[in-house]
Amino acid sequence: MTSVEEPARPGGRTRDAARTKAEILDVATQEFSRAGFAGARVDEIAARTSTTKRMIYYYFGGKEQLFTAVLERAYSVIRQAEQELDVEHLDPVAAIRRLAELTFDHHEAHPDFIRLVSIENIHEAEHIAASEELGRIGSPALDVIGRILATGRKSGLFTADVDAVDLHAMISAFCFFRVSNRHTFGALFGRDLVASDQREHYRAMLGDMVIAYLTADRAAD
Amino acid sequence: MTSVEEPARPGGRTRDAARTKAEILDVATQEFSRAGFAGARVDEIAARTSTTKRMIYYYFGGKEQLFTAVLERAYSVIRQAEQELDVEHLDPVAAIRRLAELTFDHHEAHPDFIRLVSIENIHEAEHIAASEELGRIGSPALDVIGRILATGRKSGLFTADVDAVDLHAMISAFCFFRVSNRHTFGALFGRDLVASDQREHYRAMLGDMVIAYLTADRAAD
DNA sequence: TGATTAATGTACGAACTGGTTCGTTAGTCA
DNA sequence: TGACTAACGAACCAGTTCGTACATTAATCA
Repeated sequence: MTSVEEPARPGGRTRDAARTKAEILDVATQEFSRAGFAGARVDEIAARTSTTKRMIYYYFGGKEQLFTAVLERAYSVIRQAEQELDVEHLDPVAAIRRLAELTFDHHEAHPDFIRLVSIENIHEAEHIAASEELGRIGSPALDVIGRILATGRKSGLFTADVDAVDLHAMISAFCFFRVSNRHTFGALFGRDLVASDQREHYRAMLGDMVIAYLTADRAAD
Repeated sequence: MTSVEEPARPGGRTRDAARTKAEILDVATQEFSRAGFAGARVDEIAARTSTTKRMIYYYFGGKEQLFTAVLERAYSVIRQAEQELDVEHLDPVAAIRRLAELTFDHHEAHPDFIRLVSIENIHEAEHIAASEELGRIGSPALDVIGRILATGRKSGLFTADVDAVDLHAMISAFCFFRVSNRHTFGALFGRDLVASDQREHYRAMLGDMVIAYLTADRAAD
């Protein structure tokens, strides 16, 4: 994840603000996600960086703002993935399934992100509230979901009365829980939800669940 | 939540080990769930108790063991609720829905429990692993789910190929996420998943989702 | 090329925090 | 009723942790 190259200059590193900031963010992401906000150690972050603690305060101001910056970058990654999604040429059922799988894949590939979000929820999202950037950008996925939903409903395929936000919550819940609660669930019920040989099983389960919900015959209700 | 009465004796409280322990657990539950494990302050717990920090170490040994005791008690509450569940006289569809609603109601009513479990996952379930008690007791809900599932499948009502653990995961994911991610979800998407006027909406959505999944026509797959 | 400033490193300290030491007292039971 | 012990309280301590004051050097540009 170290996103920078060092030209190995004799007599020490060259000065590069962007590189230093990125390196601090990389290490801070690991440390915060490892130990939570209060459990994370600023000294530990500095030690695992090729720079010093002084730079953390120079660039970010403090532990709190550093955590906010870490969150901002983590969210930008998934927003990016959502933006690159191209499913609106598919039929509604395939499109929703594909979109759900994107969330599934992203959450599985980024357990650090999941942990950061869990931590942020313990702190009642106070850093998100304090972040201009995170308040501004919405979720590209929501727009996509909204359009697919409209198409599916118009054709009579989708019967469920949900909006994009609720459907996004349903998909996220499944994908998030699988990663976030992996450890307690495993310890209590003896099943590893993130075991690689079960990956396709749960990925299919998610799609089946969402599609079944959207297309269910509600005549009997 | 303070589960004890004080007889208001002149000249100070009477001695009562059970009451003191329970009071410490009550306050510790709040403090841990408020701030996480590392963020929780032993001094703060002691201060909000009618006893002293000395007693925490006297009865529990340390911060780590105190957290384990808090977790044990929190889990015992939901296990109790599951044990009292009586749904096997219902038809499979109604039984599953009722069981899902039990989880829904419990999680909503116990946000502290949700936070504790989130915290425990940050710490990779190390306290559960260290707890004899939590390892021993399974989940009464799993047995119930297993029997309902068998009945439903035999009658041809349920078509989905899931076992009790996976279905439990699906239900838990929805109920847990709604409470655990309430703050980030609200901050980012502007919707309060735990708003009281939306309660019935999400409660129905959960049941619809699970039943649709279990009874979906899979001929087209 | 000399001045200016962004970027960086070292050392330190004040406040906090988990845990302990030492001493006291209420209840109990022979 | 007197000895014994479980229950309790106050003060303290050693290690830690966030943050900063002070000093320095590499890049830039007039």
